[in-house]
Amino acid sequence: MSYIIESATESQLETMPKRCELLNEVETKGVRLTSQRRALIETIQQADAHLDAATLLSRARLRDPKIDRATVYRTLELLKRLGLIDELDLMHLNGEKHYYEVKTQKDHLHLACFRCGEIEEFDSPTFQKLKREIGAKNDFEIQVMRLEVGGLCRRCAAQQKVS
Amino acid sequence: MSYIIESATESQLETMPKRCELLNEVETKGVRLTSQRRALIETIQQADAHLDAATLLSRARLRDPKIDRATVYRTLELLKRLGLIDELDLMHLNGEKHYYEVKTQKDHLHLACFRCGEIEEFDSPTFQKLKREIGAKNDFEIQVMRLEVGGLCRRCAAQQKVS
DNA sequence: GTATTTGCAAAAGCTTTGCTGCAAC
DNA sequence: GTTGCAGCAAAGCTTTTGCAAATAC
Repeated sequence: MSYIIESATESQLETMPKRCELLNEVETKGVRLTSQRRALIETIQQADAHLDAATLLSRARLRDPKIDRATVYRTLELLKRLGLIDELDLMHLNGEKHYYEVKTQKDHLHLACFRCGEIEEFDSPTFQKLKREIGAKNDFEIQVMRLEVGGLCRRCAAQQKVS
Repeated sequence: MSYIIESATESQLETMPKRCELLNEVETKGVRLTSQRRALIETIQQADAHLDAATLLSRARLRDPKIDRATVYRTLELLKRLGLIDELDLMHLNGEKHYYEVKTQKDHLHLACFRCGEIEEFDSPTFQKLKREIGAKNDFEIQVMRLEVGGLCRRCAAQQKVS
């Protein structure tokens, strides 16, 4: 069975830990925890959608007003290195910036609509199978896997045919 | 069965058309064929590996010395729009530039080694199956699909363990 | 002859870096 | 008290754009 991952359901929210999970994970890795990093990590954790660096900066500034752009990029680099976040291109729908999301146990792929810009997430056993296959048959030690699809979402494909 | 696509084998070379295929395709699309476009297209077609814009420019200049950077980007945009080439990120192994390759009938994915930079290509029925699944179950009209994997190739994974 | 494309140069967009002072442990 | 991090400002790299001159058809 395949399914679309929607935003957090009620039951997921209920089981969510009170404290920011990413923050806990970072602490266990022996990383120095500055107020800036705290603000950035909490912002990433609570984001409703995929954040780019500039958006992350402006949101984090609500928590700690004097965070600098450089700190954002350095912190993102750190979290990537620790394997706590994933970096996405989202088919470069809006320029060359990157987007970030908390890494989950379950890999998923992103469907980006060229027309309306909507991003859908998708996962299926076939995707997981493909991942195992790559590791096994090609003898490749996978660290990151990024599958992005560009095209038209259901709604936009329908509208395209009308107009 | 899955397999790694190696560089052209002898038999493939024998069946290759004498004239640049891309060029033929472009002509059938009713596109104005300038000397610059000709040089760029021939360079892309004959490339042994994935080219970024700067490399493409310098190689194309061997054929037509006064091609400009802007023309390279505009031509790449054109070929992308016509569906004749694919744009890759190759996990941003070397900065944010893009890489280009002639689009083939068969989709394939790219395995990028973070250590040695080698790019392997890979295709399997599972990948094709996943593509069909995305279209069907998610009702998404796929235009481009980009699957990139970062990690360690066989050789580098082995060396990593030793050192 | 007309519509498109090119070259040039400048700008734009995103990310990185050097350095000095500040903060976490 | 050390060691590493933040802020600032500047530069870096890739890609895009406006416009006048050149070129394909």
